[in-house]
Amino acid sequence: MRIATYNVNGVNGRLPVLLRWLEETTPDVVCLQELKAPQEKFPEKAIQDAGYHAIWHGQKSWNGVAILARNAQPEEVRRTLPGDDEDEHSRYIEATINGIRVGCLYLPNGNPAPGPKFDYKLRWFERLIAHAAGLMKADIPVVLTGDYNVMPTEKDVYKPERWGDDALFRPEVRSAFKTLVDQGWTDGIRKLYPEETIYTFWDYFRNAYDRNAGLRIDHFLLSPQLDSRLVAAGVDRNVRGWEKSSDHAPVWIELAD
DNA sequence: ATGCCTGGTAAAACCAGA
Repeated sequence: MRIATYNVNGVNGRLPVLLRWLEETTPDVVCLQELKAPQEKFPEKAIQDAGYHAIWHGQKSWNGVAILARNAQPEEVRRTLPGDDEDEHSRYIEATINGIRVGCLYLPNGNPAPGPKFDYKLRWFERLIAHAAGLMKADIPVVLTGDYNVMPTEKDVYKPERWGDDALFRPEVRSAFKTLVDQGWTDGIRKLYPEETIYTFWDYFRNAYDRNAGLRIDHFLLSPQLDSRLVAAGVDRNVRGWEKSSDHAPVWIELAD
């Protein structure tokens, strides 16, 4: 079972790229972030024609998350992150597919930091940590994946000395990520590739992709039940080089049946 | 320190992204 995450940066603007990638790689489950489309503008027909059933939580202009499953119907568990009824952002959706609980998340960017946006990011992170603790306690196979907007270590940044004050790399945010992982989650990519330089995002600015000036901010966290089932992982980094591509590349893991 | 680029929305001296 191959599970992928992809911040598409506009599901309609990137539809040709998304469909080409689905056709070429046929992941079993896909978590999408940054749909940038209201609920009624999700390209359900095109996704269905590609062989996928989908649930999604849209929002006008920004955010928006979806879970796709090939030849299967994702059973929705929730479409908000608990802990703040006032939060209007569409940043979380969770479903069960083939007995695996899949949480698809789009953690706030948080820049500029410090400031209200950074405060919102830290609050959202606390809510995620609380929700993840419940999932861990439930003792079920869980994958928490998506755009975390955090580089966990200096290895995950092309030039760490320049990112120290950024909302994606500040100590508070790295510390929150560590608190989350320390509940017992496994960083799927790092488990299989502990030393490699691996990026999942390259800025549109300054030819970042050609210079490989990237960041690793899209992650897979696996509950202990899935540790022994993790057999492969990777980044489809070539997709970032396609015409009209997102600034993120798809990331995936493979679980043994 | 800022803009560099890009999409969405609306018509901008726009916003947000990371």
